[in-house]
Amino acid sequence: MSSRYNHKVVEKKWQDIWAKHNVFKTSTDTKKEKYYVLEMFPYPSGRIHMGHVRNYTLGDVVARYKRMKGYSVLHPMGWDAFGLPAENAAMTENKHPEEWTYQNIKTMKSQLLQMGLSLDWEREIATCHPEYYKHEQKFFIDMFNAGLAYKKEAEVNWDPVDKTVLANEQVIDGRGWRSGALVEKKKLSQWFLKISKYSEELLSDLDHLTNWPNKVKVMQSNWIGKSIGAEINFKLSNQESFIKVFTTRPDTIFGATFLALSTKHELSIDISKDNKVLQKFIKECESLNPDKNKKGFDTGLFVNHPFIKGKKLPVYIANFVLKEYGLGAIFGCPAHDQRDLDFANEYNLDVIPVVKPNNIKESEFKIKDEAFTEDGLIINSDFLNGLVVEKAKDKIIEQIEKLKIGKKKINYKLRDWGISRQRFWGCPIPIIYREDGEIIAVEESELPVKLPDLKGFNETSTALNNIPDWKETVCPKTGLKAYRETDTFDTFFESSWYYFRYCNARLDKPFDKKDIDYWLPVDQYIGGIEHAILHLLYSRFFTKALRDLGYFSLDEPFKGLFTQGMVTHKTYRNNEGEWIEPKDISNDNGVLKDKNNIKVETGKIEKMSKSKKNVIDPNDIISSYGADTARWFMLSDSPPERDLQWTDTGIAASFKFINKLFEFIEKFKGFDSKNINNLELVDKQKDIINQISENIEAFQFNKSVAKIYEFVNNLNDALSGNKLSYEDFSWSLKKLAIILQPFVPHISEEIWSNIGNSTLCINQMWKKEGVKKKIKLKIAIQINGKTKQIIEVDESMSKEMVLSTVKDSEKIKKNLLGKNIIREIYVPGKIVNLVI
RNA sequence: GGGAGUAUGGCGGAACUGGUAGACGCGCCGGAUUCAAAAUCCGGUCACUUCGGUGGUGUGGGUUCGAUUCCCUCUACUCCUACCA
Repeated sequence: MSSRYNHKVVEKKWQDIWAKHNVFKTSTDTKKEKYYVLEMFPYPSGRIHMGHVRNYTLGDVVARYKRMKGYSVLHPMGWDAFGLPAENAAMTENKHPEEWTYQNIKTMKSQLLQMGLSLDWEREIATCHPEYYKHEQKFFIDMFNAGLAYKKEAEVNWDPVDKTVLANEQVIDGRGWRSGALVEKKKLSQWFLKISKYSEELLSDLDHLTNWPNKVKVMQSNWIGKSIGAEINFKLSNQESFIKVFTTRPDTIFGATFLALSTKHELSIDISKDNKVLQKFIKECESLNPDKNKKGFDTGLFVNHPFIKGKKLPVYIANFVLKEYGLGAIFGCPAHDQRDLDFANEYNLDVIPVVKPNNIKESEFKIKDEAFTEDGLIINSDFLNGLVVEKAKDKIIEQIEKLKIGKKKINYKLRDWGISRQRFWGCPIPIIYREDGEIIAVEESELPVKLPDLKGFNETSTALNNIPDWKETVCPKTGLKAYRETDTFDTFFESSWYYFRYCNARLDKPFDKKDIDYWLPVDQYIGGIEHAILHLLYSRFFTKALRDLGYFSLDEPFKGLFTQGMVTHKTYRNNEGEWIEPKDISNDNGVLKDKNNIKVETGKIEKMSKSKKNVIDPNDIISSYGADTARWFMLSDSPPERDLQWTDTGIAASFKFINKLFEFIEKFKGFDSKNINNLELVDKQKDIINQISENIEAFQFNKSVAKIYEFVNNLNDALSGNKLSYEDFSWSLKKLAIILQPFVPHISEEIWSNIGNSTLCINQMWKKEGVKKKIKLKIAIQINGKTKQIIEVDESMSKEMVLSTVKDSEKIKKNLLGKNIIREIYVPGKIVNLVI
């Protein structure tokens, strides 16, 4: 495509000018109201992708707009720089992960610079830098001393391909989230953070996050998984010991017909020690899907029913009971729990209904294959009979507590955060193990515990445990031999506090409380929905933990959250089932073919991914069309929260628009007119400007884009219709430059300077336009709710005058011929509805 | 199984607290320009129509003077989660 507008020259020119004048350096004027815009920082994988372009464009619109609205804006950028890919690359490229990482940062930074983002690069951080991670080592020590970080033997998810421990959340359908390998179970001593201590606060504070998408709050709430129930002790018959169970349905206790333990329950393990059959059963359970087959092992033990004298319940070990939830033991009430019912039917256990639906007689109520889990009235339950479920719960818990056989209990699914990773390229955990067995934190003065400087990098380098020189040390206090903790932090550790560091990124402390008080919380955080649970929950926890450690008094880090949609693209597959890149496809008389002339079918529209070969490289787009075109396309059409479909025609349209904007500059040069000012146009344009403002504040950038098109179309119409004075044209271009600035900043500056300004457009104020009240109102005339005609009336006209005008209309007269008007409705400025 | 959400032209999507459905962009059709094409510009573009109108926002119903918008039913799709007792 050819054009006189040279985006390469123009965009570079403005980027240089912004840089030269330090335009995006964060204002330190604390008298101004602050606004903190943050996009989720990228992992330096090598090159930016379209997801980044979308994310950072959205953030940049907000940052530039708020700045023009007079806020002092913090808009920083950095790098989530630790992680596994660096190790993998280091092995194949025989480089140190550090070298690979910094090289990628350099490349990606230059790409971000080309996008013309209003970022304060003086606050750039990389989490792999010792000056960054030394602070989080200190946090960890504080947490360790406060009992928030602890070590425990835990069964972990072992990824045999990546040779690392994975968090529960990193296992998807039993496979590693990166490698896709089947995950094995392995026991290791691990570091944990006590996030569970904050379960209740993390849950209840969600209510205060009014600027978060409801979807995310629901996901976090489900993840925390609060449930209210009871702990009940069942005494083993003929023994003094008890089995403790957790239940959310204590009201169904009279319907209990068995107890079931997890295969990993202490008692199960105890019994299995000298029981070969049970050992075999437990082994079998590992490969049995409890969803399809509910299997149990009869222990031969019985417990006494706590409320029915003489009644004994058999104790089973069952494959469907989880060790990790509650107490790893349940009582089975088959009539009111589908899983229990399936199990009871398999082993011919009693089914005793204790809740009946309101509308069915007790004598007619039967349970067959379907458990009754809804509310109803309690039956067959002694002192609970006749109560509704909720009331019965309260009463039975009261009794349980009175008899001292249990208590009310609130249970959470949320488990402590395992932060140990057996990797090299991560932040070392600052702990030493002394030869006398003591586990002690590294002295603060010894921080940071830096990663070893390796010459080469190979298979054995992938864990610090394999580097004896680094591992062996001495205790500085006692001189005793010691060895270092060789685990590194989960990389979510770094991303849990980076938004604090931006407040003063070169400070010797992690941050200054004064700065946190001013800048935090983040006003607008923008990123992908994939971080809905982990990153956002960990960050919320970290904030609360640091607060309790005395660092500041902040409760929540992110006031506003926006989750953007994915960037998608059509996929193509040839007849041999191979994915084909769009650029390798040719159109042969309507038949799509690949490079080897094999027929290609169009597939589904999917998220851009290397494996589906439907990726468009932002670099190519920016170099052939420019950053403004790319940004404009990202903002057009699709609402930001929805998926954005990449199309060639879409990017071409954006390019066309940017060129059209440039045409205005050309037309303005030497523009001569004797026209009087076009007040109607100016009023219309002012109205549009205010609407654009509203749309930006509501995060509806696609609507802003549509309004800008209208502004431009109005201007164009007036221009070609010769209805524009010099003053109008100059005013319009000035306003145009301002409204374009957040979206397409380069062409905006170009327009701004070409109409004779020596200032920068980014430094202008975005003012609210005073719009004159319209005197003429357009009113739709309806008959029985169907619009028949649109008329203009004077605003000052009374209802009676409007109605008589309406009835004078020839068209309406015709419609009313021979009919009686039953009712007349007038909504000022909107409609007249005549009911006949 | 549980939870959340979506459904409007050929396509992406507009329509403020119920009040002119289809803004804006793409595509398509016609025209101008051109030796021709691309690019550009102008006009048209929900469907049916006897050109008076009539129908139309996934389905069926309801509330209302009036429903894309509120309520109920069903259907389809998307996402999250999953034996959580």
